[in-house]
Amino acid sequence: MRVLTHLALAGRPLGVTELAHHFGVPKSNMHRHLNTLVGEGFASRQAGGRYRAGLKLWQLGLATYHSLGLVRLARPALEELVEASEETVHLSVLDKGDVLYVDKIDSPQPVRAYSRLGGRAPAHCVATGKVLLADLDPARRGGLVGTGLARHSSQTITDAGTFEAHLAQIRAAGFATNRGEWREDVYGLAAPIRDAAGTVVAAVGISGPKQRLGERRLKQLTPFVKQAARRIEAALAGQEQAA
Amino acid sequence: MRVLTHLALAGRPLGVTELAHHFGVPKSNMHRHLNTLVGEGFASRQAGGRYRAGLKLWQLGLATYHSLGLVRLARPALEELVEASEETVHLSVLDKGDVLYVDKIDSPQPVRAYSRLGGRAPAHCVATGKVLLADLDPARRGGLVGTGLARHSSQTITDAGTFEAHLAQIRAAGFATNRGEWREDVYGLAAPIRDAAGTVVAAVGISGPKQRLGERRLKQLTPFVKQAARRIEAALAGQEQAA
DNA sequence: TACAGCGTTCTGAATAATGGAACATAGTTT
DNA sequence: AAACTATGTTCCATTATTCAGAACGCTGTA
Repeated sequence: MRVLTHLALAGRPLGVTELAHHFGVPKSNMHRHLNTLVGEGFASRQAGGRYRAGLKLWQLGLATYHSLGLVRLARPALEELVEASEETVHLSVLDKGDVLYVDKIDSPQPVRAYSRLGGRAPAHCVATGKVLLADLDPARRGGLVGTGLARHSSQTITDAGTFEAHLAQIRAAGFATNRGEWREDVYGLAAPIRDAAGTVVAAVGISGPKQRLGERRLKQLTPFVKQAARRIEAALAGQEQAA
Repeated sequence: MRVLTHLALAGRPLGVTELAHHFGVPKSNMHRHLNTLVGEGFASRQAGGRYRAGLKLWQLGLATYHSLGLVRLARPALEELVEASEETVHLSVLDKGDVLYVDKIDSPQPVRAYSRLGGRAPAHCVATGKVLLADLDPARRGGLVGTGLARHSSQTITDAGTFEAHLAQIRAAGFATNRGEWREDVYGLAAPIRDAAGTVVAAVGISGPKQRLGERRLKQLTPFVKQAARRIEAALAGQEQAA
């Protein structure tokens, strides 16, 4: 599965030796692994003995994505939010210590924060991530941020104690901000999305250049972000009644 | 990997016992497999011991999809074709005896063929599939259609000899039609897309209700489908020069 | 309270993965 | 043109892993 992951993220066909070196295993071993992946349809062998991830991965990924329902239900609220804020809007979920951008709408403005659908960012450095981490029980949170809060910019919070206090404040406020903790000049603002049981399952937020998202603007936009979260929660609740 | 596939296509969380029954293995065994999948991030354990495919699958699938490039390059030609034909347009690749719909644009008309992005259809029953099979060397083709040309409608070609002759005719004509061989009342028309080496790597086609896609209409639309294929080939060739 | 169903853990026996070396096939250098 | 280096591929005994059955703990139900 590690090989498959590496193949998919490489984005280009890789050779047996190249992969064997990367994983520190004998070529023969890697060769068999690749044959297994090909046999199961998860990879394909190109002419010249190079291997690439198969489109079965895309098919299964798409099925998983659609089965979530979250994206479909959240869309209208995201569209509303991008119109109100004129900044890039993200819908994120937590995945192993990272946030995963499961949907986004780009800001209509020419200068905007860069991100990619299906992209990742360290959860402790972004607004949506902090909102998601804040709801986790401390035990699980410790396992995820694990060996340390890696620094990614001069603003990243790297002290565990400071970070815990920060999360407590986020829990109390019901939203989180990000002031250049991931990319130096990108600010953000996010609110949690809770299911019927009250567990945070996703987060919705906006990001943009710090020049545009000053203190006043962040304060102005907070109710809009919160409202978007509430609207998505309502859509999720409606879905559950239907099912 | 079979478990992962099943989980992804199920679209809902599944229990250990349920999965164990489906694969005919002991529960303990299945439980370990699921733990492995969760450990690698490919699945997640929901409250109550149910398991579902993880969004890592979606992330990797999206990366694979984008790395292909084909979709991005083909889009303009697909849009042109849907405008000219007013029928649903498909871009398909071959994947283990099935066609995989890697892109599509729905017909503007209210009555239209149903299909899903990321969906599959048996290659021997659809126009794009037959175009893709026609270019394979007979050995590999035998392995794929394998134990027989399964019947899916009254029009499905199930005789191996007849099918080979049919493919030969498709090779000569440079396009294929489908007259209700998959869904009884859906007709189709497709042309092959070749890379610089002349190998068929994908197929572009249209499908619609048989009432609308009569003999005359099929004949009218053939040059448009072929032209779309040529345009995609040109885009692919341009891409290769750039790389 | 007994029961049935579930997810989970444990253990010897059976199985499949491991990695080293040899082989084959290009493309490159001498 | 021949030796060489790089690749992908195959083989095989050792080793570590998976397997399957049974037992355990838990939860909701009759």
